[in-house]
Amino acid sequence: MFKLPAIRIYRIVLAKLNFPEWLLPRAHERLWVCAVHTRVPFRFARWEEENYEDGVKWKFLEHKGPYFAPPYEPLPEDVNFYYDGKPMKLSLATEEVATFYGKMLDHEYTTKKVFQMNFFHDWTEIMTEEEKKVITDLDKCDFTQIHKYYFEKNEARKALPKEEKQLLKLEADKITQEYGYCTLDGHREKIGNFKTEPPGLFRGRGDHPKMGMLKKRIMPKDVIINCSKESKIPEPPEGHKWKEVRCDNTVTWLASWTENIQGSIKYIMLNPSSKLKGEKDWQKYEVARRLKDVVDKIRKQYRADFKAREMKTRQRAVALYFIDKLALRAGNEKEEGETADTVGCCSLRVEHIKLYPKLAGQEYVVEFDFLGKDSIRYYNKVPVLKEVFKNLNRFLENKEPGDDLFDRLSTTSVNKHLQDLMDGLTAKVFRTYNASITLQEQLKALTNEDDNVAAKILSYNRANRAVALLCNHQRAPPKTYEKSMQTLQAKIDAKKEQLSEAKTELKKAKAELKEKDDEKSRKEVERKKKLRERLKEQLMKLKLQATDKEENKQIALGTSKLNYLDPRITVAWCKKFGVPIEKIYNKTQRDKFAWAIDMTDENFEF
DNA sequence: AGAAAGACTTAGAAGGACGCGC
DNA sequence: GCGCGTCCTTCTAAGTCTTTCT
Repeated sequence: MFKLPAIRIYRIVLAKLNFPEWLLPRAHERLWVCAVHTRVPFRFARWEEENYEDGVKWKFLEHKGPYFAPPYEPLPEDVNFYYDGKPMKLSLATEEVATFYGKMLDHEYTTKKVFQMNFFHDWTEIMTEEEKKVITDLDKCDFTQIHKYYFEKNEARKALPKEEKQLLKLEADKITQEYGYCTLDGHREKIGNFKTEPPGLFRGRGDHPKMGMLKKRIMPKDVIINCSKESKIPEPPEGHKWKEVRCDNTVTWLASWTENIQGSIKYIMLNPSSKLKGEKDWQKYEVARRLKDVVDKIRKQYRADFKAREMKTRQRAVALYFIDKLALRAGNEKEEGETADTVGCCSLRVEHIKLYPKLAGQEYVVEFDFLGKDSIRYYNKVPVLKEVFKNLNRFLENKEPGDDLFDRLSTTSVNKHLQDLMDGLTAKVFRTYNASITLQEQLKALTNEDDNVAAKILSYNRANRAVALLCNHQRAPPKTYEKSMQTLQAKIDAKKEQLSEAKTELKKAKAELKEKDDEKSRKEVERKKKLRERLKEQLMKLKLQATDKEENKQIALGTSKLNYLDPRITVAWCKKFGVPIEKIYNKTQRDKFAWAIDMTDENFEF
């Protein structure tokens, strides 16, 4: 009697509170018991702690373990490695590592000294004593036959008839069905990366000191399995054993192994479409929205701190100013020589900034030039507040170019401070917050209700682009850019031609109608009018395309869309302006943002 | 308290799938 | 139906932040 209405009420209330659909009570769950006693159903009572008490991420987890990279297939007899001009038969292990290099021969990596040195060093370690004695100089190694062999193999695979390709796909699908899913708390969930990483040569980004090192093959004995005690424990491949099977439900990974280049741990985890990940994502945006409520206060605070007595406080204030205004990353310390030399806010060095009291009509300009994450260059000239400028000048006093700009600062201390200002606040929340709020503001400013869908999408992309610019999300300009732009321009010109032709014909038709005034010429005028309209529309579309393309040349929109922009802003915008969500989010993105698509109405405000 | 390990998010490149215009 | 460009998916490196160890 009481059951259904209670559920209905909770569904409505919780929906208003922006709970995603899959968190809402379902009729069969008999939530009325909890509802009566706790006001909020138990499974949502502590949703901020992932639904379960104290760090527990799941109650039941079952999976098949990772899918291992296929074993090495030796080269055919007639494919040779040459040393010093003579064919040389290699031992199996040595040959395998040689193929890693051979496959990459047309890649820029293999021209780099560091890559070559690291490769040769690690390769030597694999060689037999005899091989070691012979192969002493990489320059005398000839991998071209190996390269050719794999290149042709690849071409042959591409040229396979449709049916055979389909067959291969079917086999791959079967593997995905078997290994690509797990059962988590009664739901079948997709796994993100269910395959172990195959062996090969390490490809670091930027100027990486370890590029070319041998990435070893992952074996079952390297792998830790994580699952429920009462689940069907995955079987290791025949004749092998897992490193360990553990049942830790305070973590979300299904399997892990330690990688040999940096000694860090790699994990097999769920796909972003999963409930577990979706919930976490949603939580992230809720934290950013809480920042929205206190950001004014925090800004006031760090501005006041520009004049603080303690230098550490001043440094923290300036760092926060950068993190907030420029969306810089926190900038953890990195071990020297282990990775490429990149920095974030706290790890900025003197050499990364230049100060200009006046520059091109602006006052107090700071020029930033440094390599950030993935060795992407951050270059920006920004006018800053006078106090910031004066502080920076002081921080630079008596320092060498290689010294830390913020010598009294660490990400830990910045984050500790932020935590005191708001529960759950860390440096990266500013990136999320500023990205999302920018999207919302830009959409408001740029969207024109009377525009057609194509123009609205352009507005969306522009708003998205503003965010990508803020976050410095870059991409290499597509190699085909110039050419495809020319093609597009040619199309536009042709369309213009067509349009003017159509206009002339319409005029003619009109003249004829005036003259004859019969049904046939009336119809002709109508037809020509329609043609003109169609061409106009097409021309406009092409022009939009060109603008979009040009503005997008070096900017990557995907990263912000996927990681920084609260999807509810997008969903609400789509609903408000009648843009189908499929025009903005592809299938993967819709899966990832299912929670947002489900629960957001057009009035959502970030 | 500081360092190291662990867990999880964010990132661009590469390669494959797919769709569009001829 | 074919070739070409674009979009999407996959891959895994490289960050951030938390937890554990010393």
